[in-house]
Amino acid sequence: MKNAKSFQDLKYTEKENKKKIIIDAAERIFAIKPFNQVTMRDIAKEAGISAGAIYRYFSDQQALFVEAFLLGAEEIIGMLEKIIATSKNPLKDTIYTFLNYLNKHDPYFRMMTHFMLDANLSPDLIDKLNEAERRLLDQFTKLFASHSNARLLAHSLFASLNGVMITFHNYPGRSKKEVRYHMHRLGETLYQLFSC
Amino acid sequence: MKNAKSFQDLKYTEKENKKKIIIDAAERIFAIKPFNQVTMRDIAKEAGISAGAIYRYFSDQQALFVEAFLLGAEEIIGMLEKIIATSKNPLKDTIYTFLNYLNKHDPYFRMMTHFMLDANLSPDLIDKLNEAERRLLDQFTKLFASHSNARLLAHSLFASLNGVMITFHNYPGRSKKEVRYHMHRLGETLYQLFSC
Amino acid sequence: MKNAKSFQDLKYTEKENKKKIIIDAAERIFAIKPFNQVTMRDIAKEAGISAGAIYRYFSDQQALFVEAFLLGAEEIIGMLEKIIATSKNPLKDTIYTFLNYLNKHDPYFRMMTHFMLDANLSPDLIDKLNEAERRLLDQFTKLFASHSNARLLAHSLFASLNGVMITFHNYPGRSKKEVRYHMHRLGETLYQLFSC
Amino acid sequence: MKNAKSFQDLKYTEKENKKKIIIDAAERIFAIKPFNQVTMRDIAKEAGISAGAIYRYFSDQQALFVEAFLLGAEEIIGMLEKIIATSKNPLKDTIYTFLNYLNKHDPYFRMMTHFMLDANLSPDLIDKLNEAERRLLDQFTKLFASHSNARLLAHSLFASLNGVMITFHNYPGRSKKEVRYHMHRLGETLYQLFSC
DNA sequence: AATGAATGAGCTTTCATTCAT
DNA sequence: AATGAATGAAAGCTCATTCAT
Repeated sequence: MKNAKSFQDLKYTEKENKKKIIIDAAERIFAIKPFNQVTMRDIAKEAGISAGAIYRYFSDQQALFVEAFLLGAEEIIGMLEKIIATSKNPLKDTIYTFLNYLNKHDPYFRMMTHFMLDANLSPDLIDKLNEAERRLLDQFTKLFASHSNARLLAHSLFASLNGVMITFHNYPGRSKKEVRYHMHRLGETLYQLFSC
Repeated sequence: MKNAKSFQDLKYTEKENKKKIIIDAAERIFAIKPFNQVTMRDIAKEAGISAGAIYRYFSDQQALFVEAFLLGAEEIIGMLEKIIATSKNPLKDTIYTFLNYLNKHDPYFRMMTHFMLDANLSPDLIDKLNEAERRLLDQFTKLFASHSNARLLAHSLFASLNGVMITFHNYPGRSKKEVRYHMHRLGETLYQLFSC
Repeated sequence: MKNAKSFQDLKYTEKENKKKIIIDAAERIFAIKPFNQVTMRDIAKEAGISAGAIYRYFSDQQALFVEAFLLGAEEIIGMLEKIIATSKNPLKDTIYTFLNYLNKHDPYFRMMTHFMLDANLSPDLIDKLNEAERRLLDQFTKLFASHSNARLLAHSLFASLNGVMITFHNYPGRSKKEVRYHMHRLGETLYQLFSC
Repeated sequence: MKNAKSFQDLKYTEKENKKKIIIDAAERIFAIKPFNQVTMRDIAKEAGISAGAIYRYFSDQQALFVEAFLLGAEEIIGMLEKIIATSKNPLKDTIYTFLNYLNKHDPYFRMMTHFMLDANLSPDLIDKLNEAERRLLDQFTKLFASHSNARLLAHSLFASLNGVMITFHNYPGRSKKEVRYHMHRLGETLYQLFSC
């Protein structure tokens, strides 16, 4: 009996694989260059293809950026899902996991703010981003399931953590380690407040 | 008897006035364009002068951006100072004032995040920004004067409010009014948490 | 049996051809404009391409200028090599050949002085120029092989010929032909002096 | 009895004085900046006046440059006149004086080549330069008064010395002192040749 | 006579994107 | 499917020069 995968499916998979390769390359570049200085050529070179080839997989630069971001969003959503399902102190662990993740994956955090602020995106891409945000917020909402205003608390916490990142990410005169430590303490502060 | 204002003073004042005109023009542009797409020509046109003329008043684009931001920062610091000194509920009023201000002055909020993230600034400008941030944080710190961890609480609140702005500023599918209302509720939520 | 030229070779050749086209265009412009007023757009237009395209072949303006000059330098070095190897009166023929070449290729002569004076070049480019100058001087040194101070004589002659070019190139009120004739006579004068 | 100088004369003198001040300022700038990077503002600032004011004394930038050059030319012509009239070895002393002067007054040497090559001058200015060159060449001609081809020898020597300057002015990898020494030796070589 | 504010043209360089091959 | 050459728009910035005061 033939494999269930049709020729169409194969093609689709291959295309997805290629996209993944490009996105991975993009991430590597994001990690070493200020976000808005990353060029298509940078990414193409890192991926080992030509710049023009990227346009076979992504309609334009913004689309690539959005997809790269979504991949990271998926990852963090997955992490939170797991933690919330298993942790003894989901609130605390969520806070730390989230902060740690963004700290370690600077590009995602910067992409996130980029999209929240500057981006001039097509409705299509906006929808995709919103959907991801919604799903991320869903995780936070679970943390306050027993509260009447769960959604508000979730939004507040999510916003607060984003704010911590953006505000103290470049804390002047502090080393990376010190920044991390400071964020940790702010995370703890927020934990105490939100666990009231 | 000599006039109180010397010729020097007059010149200085005129120069400052002109700077203000340019900054005001810049703000108007910031309000309608993604921040990092604003060009010197845009601003010049809006200000009714030539692009080259701007360089008489600001050494370069970044300097103009920073000064524009600082002007707003001064304003908000002044507002908070007054409120904290006179309000019966300084915490609550600070939260609302801050959120309202940023909401009304979208450009400032966007500039703030721009500087926090992308900017490639000269040490000189960075110092100016840091000093403004410090002074702003000082206001927040006053709110928690009676707490042992006043500074941490201040940082947390400041970060949280920034986060609220950045996260829900473009809340998808909501009108400006709805966004405002949502932020209000998040502000209230934070107020309750921080007043524990 | 494989073709002697690989695909790589072909590509390389094409790239070199294109560079040559651009350089040729540049020369045509150099011939009609003061050297430091030549713009990339001028050259691009003359070459029938866009200004941006030039940057595919030359890292920047200075690199293009240097390569243009080196091409001429190679040519003249080659000519002198041949003459010195075969001529019955190498000194005389070198003098005339050199003066004639520079006279006919005004741009090269102007480039040479440009680099000797104004240019703000990268070390890399400076090295290339120096190497070319050294090789050119080597030819002149051969002319005085039997003298104890061959190098000094070579330098003196080379410098003198350059000086003749720069000094009388624009001899006021003289036609091109008259200028040429005057240089010829100066060349002869130098020949007699240097053949003492 | 009244002074012979009329009011007109006084005005003229004052104007000339002012021009001299500006030219002196220009020279000081030429000494520290590549010739074609000197701006009117640079000069104005150094002269302690506004950029606009310069245009009261010089019709445009080129005119200022030319006059600055002419002043130096006068100086060197004067020096040569004196030397030729008094020296026991006028040829030798002329060679060394000329080389030394240009070596010490780098800006003049660079201006000279600038005018010989790039400049886009008005006929008026060209005339002035030509007249100065003629007078300079006259000095060199005196050196060969006893020769039948005095003018040719004069032109050759003048050109050769210019060539020495331009060619070895930036002799790669040599210190200023070494460059000077090398030029000295080339000067000596030329002396021996031209005194045949 | 002098200022200095303003202009406006112009320059190099970068880059997303397109398209013939 | 992929290349890579080419485009063309744009941007920041500089500067000689002008002119109202």
